[in-house]
Amino acid sequence: MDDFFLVHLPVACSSLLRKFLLKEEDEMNMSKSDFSTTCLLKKAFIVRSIQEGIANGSVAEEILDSLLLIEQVDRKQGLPVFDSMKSAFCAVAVHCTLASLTRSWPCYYDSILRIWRTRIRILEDSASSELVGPDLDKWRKEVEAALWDSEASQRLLRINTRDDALRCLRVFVEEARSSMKPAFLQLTLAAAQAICRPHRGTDKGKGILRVNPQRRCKLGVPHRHYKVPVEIADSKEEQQPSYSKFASLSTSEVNKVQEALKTSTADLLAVVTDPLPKVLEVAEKVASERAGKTLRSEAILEDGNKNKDVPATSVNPTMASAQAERVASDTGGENLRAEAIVEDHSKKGKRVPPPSVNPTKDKSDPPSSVNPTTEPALAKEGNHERQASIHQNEAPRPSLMERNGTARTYEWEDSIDGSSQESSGGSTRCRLPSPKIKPASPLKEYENKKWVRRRKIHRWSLHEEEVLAEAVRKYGSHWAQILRAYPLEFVNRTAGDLKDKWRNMTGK
DNA sequence: GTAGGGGTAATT
DNA sequence: AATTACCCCTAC
Repeated sequence: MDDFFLVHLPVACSSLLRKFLLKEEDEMNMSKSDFSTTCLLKKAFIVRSIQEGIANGSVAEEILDSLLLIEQVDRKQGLPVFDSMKSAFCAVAVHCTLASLTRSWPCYYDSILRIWRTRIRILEDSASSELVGPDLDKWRKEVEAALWDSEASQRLLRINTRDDALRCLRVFVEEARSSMKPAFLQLTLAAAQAICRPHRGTDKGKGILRVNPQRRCKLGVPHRHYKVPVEIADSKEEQQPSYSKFASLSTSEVNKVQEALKTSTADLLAVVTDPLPKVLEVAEKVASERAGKTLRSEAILEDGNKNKDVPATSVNPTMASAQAERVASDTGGENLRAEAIVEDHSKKGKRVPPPSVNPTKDKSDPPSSVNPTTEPALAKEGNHERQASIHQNEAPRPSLMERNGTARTYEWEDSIDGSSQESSGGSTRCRLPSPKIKPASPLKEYENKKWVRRRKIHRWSLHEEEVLAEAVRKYGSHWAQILRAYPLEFVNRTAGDLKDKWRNMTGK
């Protein structure tokens, strides 16, 4: 693919641009998923602009801003700063400064003032950028010296800083594009599928393999790795985007997109290994084992009836498969993890304390193990599950006034990658004919939501405590701000955690 | 968003 | 049993 972004950017943006533009000013409030997509697109735009800018061999000072912007976007997602970006930043700063040296001394002085004594100095003082480092410091001495030392200025003039800058920028652009490529392919694929897929009325996407690159953060699979899980579409989400509006696209447009999609898919397949077959096999095995146990023991069946948070998996291999598929989708190829997760579901089920269910209701309601009613509840709960990724601890409750039964919960594995979490809304993934759907009673829904998962306790390390103390010194008790400033240190911590910890540390 | 009171469960 | 971490809730 000669120009990857040129082909894919418009396609990928078509369904997301509106959201992107609308939420730009409010990105701290947008959902994690929208946020990661927005970041990806922003970065793509900026990288693309740099690429175009240097295409004719010019190195504009604005590139410094572009690089800072990219770093800012990356930082928000906890992504590391590429060395190539640091080199490019330094090279551009040097070139832009020395380019003015050829014009006039005042011009050169002005450049130093503007680039080094203002822009870079602010970055250094605020320690807000990793783009400033020893290299820049070394060059600062050089360019400052050249202000008053003609010999030094002559020496600098002999250096071909333009070529250096262009080379560094090209390396960075290439690296940035490579790092974004997998995620971008997913995004393009999702957008292209949305465009290509005909509107299907009541068939709410069942069985359609859909990619949602916006899930990355929510799932806790760090966006930084750009390993985007393939996700099974759920009916709820399927209702949201009105794909019918694309139905009027002309055949040529559709063909064009399909061509792009074909190429994208080929690239994608080279990057992603489909974990589904393996996981399905494991899920099938687990489900059949459990089904066997269930048939042998009526007591277990009753237990399954009580554990409405873990419905049906004991005797319904279809649902176990569906869950496994969701897990497989979320893990983005980590088969082994997926196996563990499938098994973990059975553990969770056993740990759930039985809710106080009205016995009379038990009689009237079929056992949950065979009652599909509970599955939507599970899906709903899945939507609300606290993800193991950073700052994902807000689970809506039925009422603000209602206390959540936090502690009496079953624990969830909070691996940082969050892959143990089910994706939201996998409820429509059952492939076997679904049993008759019976609407859940409000009472049942209430009970399901009552049991909110609690994160696994993760003890604070000394390093974390030190960083927290330092952060409080620097920012005060602005926990959200601290969290944003130290995304790498406070992995899997919430602002509330920071507050509580600080409260503990200070003995308040 | 934050402070602070307080509850629960896990860990030491 | 004490401590720690997580969580809920309310007020501001």
